[in-house]
Amino acid sequence: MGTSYCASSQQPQATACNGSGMSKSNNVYKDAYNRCLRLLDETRSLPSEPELGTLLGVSRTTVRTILARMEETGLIAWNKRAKTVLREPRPDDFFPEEETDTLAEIIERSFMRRLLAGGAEAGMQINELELAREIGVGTTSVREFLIRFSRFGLIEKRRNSHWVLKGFTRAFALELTEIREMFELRSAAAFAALPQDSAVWTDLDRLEDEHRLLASEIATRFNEFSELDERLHRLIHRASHNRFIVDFYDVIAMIFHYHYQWNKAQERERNEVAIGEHLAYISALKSRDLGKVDAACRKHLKSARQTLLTSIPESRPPLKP
Amino acid sequence: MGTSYCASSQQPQATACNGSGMSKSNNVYKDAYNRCLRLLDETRSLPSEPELGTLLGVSRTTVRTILARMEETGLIAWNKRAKTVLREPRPDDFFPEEETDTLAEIIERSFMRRLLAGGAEAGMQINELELAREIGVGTTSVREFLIRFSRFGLIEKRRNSHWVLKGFTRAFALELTEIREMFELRSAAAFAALPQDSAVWTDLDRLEDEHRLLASEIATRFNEFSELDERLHRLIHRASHNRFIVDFYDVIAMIFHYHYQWNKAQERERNEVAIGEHLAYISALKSRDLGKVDAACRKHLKSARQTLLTSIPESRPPLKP
DNA sequence: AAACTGTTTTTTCACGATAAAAGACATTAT
DNA sequence: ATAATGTCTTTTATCGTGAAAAAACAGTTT
Repeated sequence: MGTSYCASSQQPQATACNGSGMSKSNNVYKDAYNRCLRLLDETRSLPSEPELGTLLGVSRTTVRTILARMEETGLIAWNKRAKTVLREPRPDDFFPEEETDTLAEIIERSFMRRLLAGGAEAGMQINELELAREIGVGTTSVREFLIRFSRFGLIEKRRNSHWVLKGFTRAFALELTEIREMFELRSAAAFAALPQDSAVWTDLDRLEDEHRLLASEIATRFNEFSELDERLHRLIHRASHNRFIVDFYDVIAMIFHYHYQWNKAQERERNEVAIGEHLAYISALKSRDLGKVDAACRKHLKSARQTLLTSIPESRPPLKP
Repeated sequence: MGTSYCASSQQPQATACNGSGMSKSNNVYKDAYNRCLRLLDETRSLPSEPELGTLLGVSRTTVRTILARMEETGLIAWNKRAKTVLREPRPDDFFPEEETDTLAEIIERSFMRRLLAGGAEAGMQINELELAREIGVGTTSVREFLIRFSRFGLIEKRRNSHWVLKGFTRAFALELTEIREMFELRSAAAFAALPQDSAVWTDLDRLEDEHRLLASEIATRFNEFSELDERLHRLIHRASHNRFIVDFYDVIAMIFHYHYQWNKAQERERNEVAIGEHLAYISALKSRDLGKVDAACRKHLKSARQTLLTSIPESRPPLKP
């Protein structure tokens, strides 16, 4: 049987949450508070509570907690409707970044770090309890994370027993890209067939501009490409009007996200090439010529697959028991 | 805002688990015990504990619990290695069927019953707490179920808030079948290209025989088709050697499973037609002629889609807030 | 009357605790 | 020496609980 996944853990992992039996972190509040601070720079007085709620994407309850604290720290004067800004926020008004993360994000990062840090052979067991202890969170959160994560195809559950790591292998990358290519070719064709007055064309124009801008400043901003990449591909996938295709992009995005972090070799060159391919792809879409779209899409996908594959070390065969 | 999904619940739902604060049901033991009883008919003495474990798919701990009870009820004499059968199991030796179900199964059934029982409009909210109370289980189990269930594309989560029902609509069926057709055409082509000595060909022969047998007894056994259907399609999908394609069949299987239960109209006729299509599909695969395979596959998938679509009532447009 | 604020109730999220089940270790029988 | 049994430990599955956050309700202000 495979060795345990976490057994060989390095440093005694700083626990993510303060050790004591705390029930739920208030990261929603802290994150919204920080974002609200940035709003303070721009105005002399804040809008109504419901309006702030929609602006920040939180409930009014959280808005009021934010306002209460801002009043306490002398940032604003708050009396019913009047929320007057008293002073500019200072750096130490902000909550530390790491306190604004979701538990799910913390667990995912922790998990992926181990996965990519090597030594994570296919076939290894994943131990919920051990993972939970090492990250410093409850088992329930880890379980829920693993269930959500399982759709990425990297882990698998044994009934009433442990999870098994399937490994970030060459086979995985090939299976992933096979589906990606199937879906994206279809989406791109659907995109090109969209009526001229569809809103996507202006979105595409905007993305094209951003690509050109990035291309011109590639020397300094090359690491901003991955975000642009995701936006373009998501726009195209959405044209399929198929939830399974759209949702599958989550798998791709996740893999590429960590892949970008992992493999920095020739990042600048790779991204430069990809921007060029994107621009060709975009102009093919704008031409609405299905043949051109197909060709440009294929070309880009092929090089994307190549990039992914070269970053995966040739996998050793799984251990025999 | 949509109305709550469970608000309009009918009968005060008999609680699935005994009311009191019990932690975990021993359904694994009960189910394995029942299956072990059936084994008793065939032999005069039981094999070793580890062997029984693999046979029943449970740990030795559970095996020993089973043996202890069998000794207690006078079914066997148990002394170390000697496990002699003393009498045949009687009907009342078995645990009741409903006590052998997984919590996940109980929740899924309960949830799907409501979903299909009508009155479940798209846009409705799903309330974890209410669902948990009505089924008579903890919130954690419901949460985990919903997370797992979300990959079927029928529900969606609002961050830090409720789930939203997307509804079993025509659009859903079309999106599902679009992917299914893409995946199955590809898998079928891969299947036909498999080498002659692959084990799948004997599996296919066996399935063909079972289809013929079922066809000849269709008048009485028509409801056994759905199981055969799933086995054939899963065999074909597996030829893709792509985990995402193989896993996607879970979505299809789930939908068709409940669809079969829901829509009994012309069941016999539908299944008779489908068996015919399957036999044609199988012989096309055996011919290994890609053109024929493609045609037979398309034909069957088209009628499968038709069947699914006709069972879905024309959806009203979602309520505006 | 519409939109806002103040207050109360519900629901979600996350934890620790506990029984069921799995797994590991020690011992004994073939 | 191998493979079983007997015993002990660890892990998983599930619940109840309580704080964070959302949502509902009630009362004000414009």
